[in-house]
Amino acid sequence: MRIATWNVNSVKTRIDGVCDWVRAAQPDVLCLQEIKCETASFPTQAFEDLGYNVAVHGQKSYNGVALLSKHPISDVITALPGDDGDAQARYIEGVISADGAAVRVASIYLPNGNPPDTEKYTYKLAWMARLKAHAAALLSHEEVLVLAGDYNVIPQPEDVYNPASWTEDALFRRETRAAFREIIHLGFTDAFRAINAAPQSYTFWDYQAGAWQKNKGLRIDHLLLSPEAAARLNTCDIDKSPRGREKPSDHTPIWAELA
DNA sequence: ATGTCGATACTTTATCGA
Repeated sequence: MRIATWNVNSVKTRIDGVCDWVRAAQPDVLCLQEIKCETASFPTQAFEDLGYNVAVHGQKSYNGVALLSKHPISDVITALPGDDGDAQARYIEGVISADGAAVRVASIYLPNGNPPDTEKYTYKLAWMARLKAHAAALLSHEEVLVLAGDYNVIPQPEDVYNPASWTEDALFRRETRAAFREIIHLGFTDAFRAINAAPQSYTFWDYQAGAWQKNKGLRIDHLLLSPEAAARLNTCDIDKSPRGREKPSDHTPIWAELA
């Protein structure tokens, strides 16, 4: 089963490019982030026409996540537990059932958190603590589980073009990386790093300052695998091609193949 | 040093978020 994740930075603006990629890559599951539309205005039909089931958690203007799946989606939850007052659409989870096997998949849009001296960063760390608690609860089920998405976390210095210039950024601060490691250390495997040790393997390039042309990128989109999922991991790779096309998202898809 | 993009609204440019 091929599971991909892609922050598309507005699904409506990007619909043609996203559909092109889906047709070519044929993921079984695609986790979308930053759809930037309300649930009711999500282009469901376009993806159903490509053979996908759709589960969406949207909001106006910002954020928004979705699951696309060739196989049935059940047991959908659209909020990260732990704060009933959190109105930001950043989490959707469902169970994908294919050929008698089940995979629980979450599409995650973790808060950016910049600037770090504001409540935005406090919210990011609180969100990560909630994610850790929920991830621990999910791990106790001993299922094939994939937590995929835009984590807005640069795990290691080799995951950013110039780490020295990012030490105070919310994506790379000591506290951010420590919170990410706490989640990993519950028992998750970073799918990409289990397969590929190459530095400068990026999933995001800023629109500004020719970042794409200069390969000044970040690795911030991740697939975290439960032990049961990691045992089935065959492949994980970043598909850079969409980033070089017309009207691209600033992120590009990353995908993993599970046996 | 600078450079971008998308959504929104008391819109035709400014503001926010990234």
